[in-house]
Amino acid sequence: MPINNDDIADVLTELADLLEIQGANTFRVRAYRNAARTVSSLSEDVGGYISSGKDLSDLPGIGKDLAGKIEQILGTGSLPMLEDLKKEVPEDLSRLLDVGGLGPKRVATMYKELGVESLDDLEKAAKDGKIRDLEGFGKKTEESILEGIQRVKQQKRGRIRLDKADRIAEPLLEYLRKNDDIKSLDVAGSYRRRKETVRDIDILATCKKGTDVMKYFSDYEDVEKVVAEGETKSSVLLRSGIQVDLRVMPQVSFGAAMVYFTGSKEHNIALRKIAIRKKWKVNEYGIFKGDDRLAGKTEEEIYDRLGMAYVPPELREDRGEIEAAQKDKLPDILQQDDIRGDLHCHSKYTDGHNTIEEMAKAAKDLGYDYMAMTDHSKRVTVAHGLKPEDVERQIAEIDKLNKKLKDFTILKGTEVDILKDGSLDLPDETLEKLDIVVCSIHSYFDLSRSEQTERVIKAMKNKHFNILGHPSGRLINEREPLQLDMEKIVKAAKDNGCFLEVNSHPDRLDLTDINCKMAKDMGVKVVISTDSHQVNHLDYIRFGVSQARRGWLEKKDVLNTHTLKQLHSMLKKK
DNA sequence: GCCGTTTTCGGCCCGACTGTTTTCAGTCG
Repeated sequence: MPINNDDIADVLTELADLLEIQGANTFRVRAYRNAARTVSSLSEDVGGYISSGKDLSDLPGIGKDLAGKIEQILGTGSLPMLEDLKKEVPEDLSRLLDVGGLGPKRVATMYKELGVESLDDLEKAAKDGKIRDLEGFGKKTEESILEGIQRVKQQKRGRIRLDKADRIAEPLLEYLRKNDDIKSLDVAGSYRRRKETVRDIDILATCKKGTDVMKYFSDYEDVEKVVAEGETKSSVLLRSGIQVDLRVMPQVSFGAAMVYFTGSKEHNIALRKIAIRKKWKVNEYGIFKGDDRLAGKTEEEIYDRLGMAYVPPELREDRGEIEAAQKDKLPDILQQDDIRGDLHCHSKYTDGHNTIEEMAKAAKDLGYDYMAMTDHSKRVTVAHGLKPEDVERQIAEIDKLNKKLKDFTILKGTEVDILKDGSLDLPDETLEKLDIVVCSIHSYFDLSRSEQTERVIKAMKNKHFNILGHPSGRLINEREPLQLDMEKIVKAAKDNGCFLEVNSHPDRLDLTDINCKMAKDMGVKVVISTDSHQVNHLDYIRFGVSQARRGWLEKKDVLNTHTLKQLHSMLKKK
């Protein structure tokens, strides 16, 4: 089985977990974690990276030793060092780190003193009252461990999708805004960076002195448990299981705090290293030279003082944005207003909830110039996929509607299935009557990597193939992505004049940010579509846009930022 | 284990909160 970047990152992370429990040097542990991160955010396969003659140790955080280990993992899927480590430290022990409040030191103590090796062992030890007697532990720790175990069992500590986070954050912000003592209020964290999933929600506020904003926060009706409550920082768990942190900062530090709490952690570390070189210090209160505050009030001031351009939140991942900002070469990333139409929509003809006309009017109301009607093909029987004669019927209706609509065009399209053998689910004579052909996989998700990759590449060779719909097929938190060699897919898209979709549905967000960047780097344009099944799904475009922004895409990199005329000529194949 | 405008050793981001202590270690972000 081929080893991909995520597999390598998983092995490195497991090494870091076990080393940490074993009490290894914390910086050594950090080195493994840094390397895992570098590998998983690499926009090409490690295998391809090596075979193209490049040196792994040129990558940040990877030296001679780790480069060697990564090559070993690539060859065998594991590492003798990891196998040896597992003999010394029970593998399951790393799962205990998922329990809130437990870190490597405590896990190691409980293992050594009580022989705790698993969640079940831990629960038993806590229930038997054995943990409270350990040195450095106590009754409260024991109780919080029991609570933490319940949370892990209910899987309440996982990452939640961005749309759900929106639904949680918005009413909470509205509640906080009602408090007159709060002056400024903003959300930071991965939520602000618009990551596809978030673990918690970070809120930042400034307020009048001597007020009890923290108490007001804890009194929010959805709070299940107050995890911590201090003067400047409070954390609560909401009933939905998500944690919300509130930080109260002085106004003069608001910008520094926004940078700090927006993260990412890696981006912050990189900023601090720049400050250290200048003999300054950066923290959430500002940039300091000794006791003098050099900057802090706004984010712009912070970046400016550090000698770089303002970095939009979506780019703050330490994936090259720091260097680009220092050279003033950041991409001018896409804005939602740049989108001129939606190129993947369904109607009542298949599994949509609205008529073509209703969808078109809703799209026009958003200010769009065009929309493509792309209902399913016959293979998708559960969605009442269209046969060639149904497509003809739909074409006739669209022709009629287009005569009626002013300053708006409905493009005739399909979301045709890519069958197991790489052929398309509608005949060429039907496809050639359409303006746009989106091709997607809805079956045989478990083919091997080479078979799946070949299947897609064969489909792309069909001259009617325009766009690969939801390329990886993943459903966030529900279904793993298809085994695909994305580098080969992107290359095939380039060779065959195809485009790749960023499906904006918040349970897909597919392409990923990293693959968006890969497509851009390899010169393939993407399409940002919603896959709307009803009019109010059209609004999902904002999730796709932020995904594309995270992938460094500019207006010119996106097909549906172009005018209808340009679009037609870009879709046409020789 | 990595890294170098303090460059092959000696650092490695920084601060808040909790629980267990009586000055601080551990965890978290």
